Amino acid sequence: MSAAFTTATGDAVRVRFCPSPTGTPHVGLIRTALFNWAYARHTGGKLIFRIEDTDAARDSEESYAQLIDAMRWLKLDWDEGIDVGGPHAPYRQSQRADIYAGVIEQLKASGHLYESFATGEEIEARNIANGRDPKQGYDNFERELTAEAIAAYRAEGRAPALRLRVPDTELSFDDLVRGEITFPVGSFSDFVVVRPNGIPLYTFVNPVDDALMGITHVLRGEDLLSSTPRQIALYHALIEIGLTDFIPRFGHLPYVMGENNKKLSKRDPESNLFHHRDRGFIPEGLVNYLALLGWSLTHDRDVFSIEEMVAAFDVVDVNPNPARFDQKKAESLNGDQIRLLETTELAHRLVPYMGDYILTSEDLAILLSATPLIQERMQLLGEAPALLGFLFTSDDALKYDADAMPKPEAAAPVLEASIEALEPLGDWNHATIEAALRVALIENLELKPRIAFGPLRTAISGRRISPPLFESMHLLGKSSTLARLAKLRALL
RNA sequence: GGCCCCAUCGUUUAGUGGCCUAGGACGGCGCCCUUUCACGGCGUUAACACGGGUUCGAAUCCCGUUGGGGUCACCA
Repeated sequence: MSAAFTTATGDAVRVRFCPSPTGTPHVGLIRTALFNWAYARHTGGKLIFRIEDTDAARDSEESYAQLIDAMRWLKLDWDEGIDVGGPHAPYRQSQRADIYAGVIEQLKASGHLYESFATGEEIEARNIANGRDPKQGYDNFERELTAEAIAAYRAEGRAPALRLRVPDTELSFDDLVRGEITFPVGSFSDFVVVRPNGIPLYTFVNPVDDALMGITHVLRGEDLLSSTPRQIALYHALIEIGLTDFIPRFGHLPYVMGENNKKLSKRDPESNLFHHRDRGFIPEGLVNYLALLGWSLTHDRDVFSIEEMVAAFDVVDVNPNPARFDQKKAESLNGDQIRLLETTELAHRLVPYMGDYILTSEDLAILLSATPLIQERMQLLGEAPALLGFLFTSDDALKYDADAMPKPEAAAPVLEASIEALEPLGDWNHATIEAALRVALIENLELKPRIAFGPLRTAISGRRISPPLFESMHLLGKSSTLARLAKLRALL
């Protein structure tokens, strides 16, 4: 057989994202989606979005909806697949049973598939009996079962699984990210492709659908590397029955690791894409960080747009070593991307994170004018309510953080002098406010700025850290500002 | 255990035989700016796992060692 690996390039490229809908989207999975997407967009090829829901026990509609939500949120669009349709529909494997049944029949007829009655326990027992490592796996012993033996099994009421006869040769392929990889003879054995109940397994439907859908480049997680020879073996069978005429190229993307040098686990909250969204990652920030997990744009810059990534991305440049998910770096990048946003755009994105603070169009107007004050002071959108809450709180309801409370003897004269200085102010803007306060506190009282403005900050915001003071007073308005100064003074 | 993959600062990445006394970013530390916190600026910290080759020359190529990781399912 002339192992015909595809030579497709440019707009002939067809990649796919084919998650199974189990659980919440994992950042490693999304990184895989991103790289596939970027490769399709870079080459001008197509991205196919397929759902591998062949395990009824674990799949859920909720998870299915989350996958779509995740892709749409990150603006990773697809050309064919669920929701959008396409020439190879349906794109949910749970709806493709008839197609698989036909392929299974052809493969049985051509002798590529054979019936296997052995259970896992029996295989292990057999290995032990033969002095082999029990972990050795299946030894292909049912390849030439006689009709009598098969009849005997059936008489016992046993139903067979179907296994693929794999070639007794070594198998190698040229991995797009790792180069030439060879699996020696005997390192993979005949594997089950169809359950006794007739439902095919991932090991079957994944390559079959890839073949049917004309996938040219399989970019997937490193965990699937060792199953690649089996997939190639199945591809050879599919070529022989005329289902396709080429084998795709494979590229195995490195793992995304957690803190402890282990694959980022589903249990780990950091693995959950929506955990990051809930904390206030913006798509631009998360995509930028995810892109850096195994790839880089250039040698001296790592803040970049998705357009820049598309223009430059090639899977052969992907770094083969595993990458750790670094929360700090991710947040820093997110902050950089937040700073790149139009201020009004940022304000609108902030709304969902502001909770009950934004209820009216007046609230929105305040948010719009306050956003420039915090755009440079945040890394996550979720930080906004704490920063801006004082603008949406009444003077009466304002609370003071314990660590923000000034010493009464020092603060009282500051507050009094400030009230006195601000009261006559006609023109209320941050420049006039600042000028008045500097005269009153820095010049007249001869205070250091830090000492002078600290109590005012507490009076205005209730916090030790806040947006710029004079600008905050400006936004708050004169009467509210004076009321808050007076309120804290009275409390001391 | 068999097989497979991986190996540059704490982390991530640049580096594809000479441009490397190894560059960027995050983190850490220090300083500057400053109405707090940030942002920004400047500086600093810190790496080619080890051992053999090949070569005039190796982070870069080869072999081995060590160390990580994955996979050996009628899950995907």
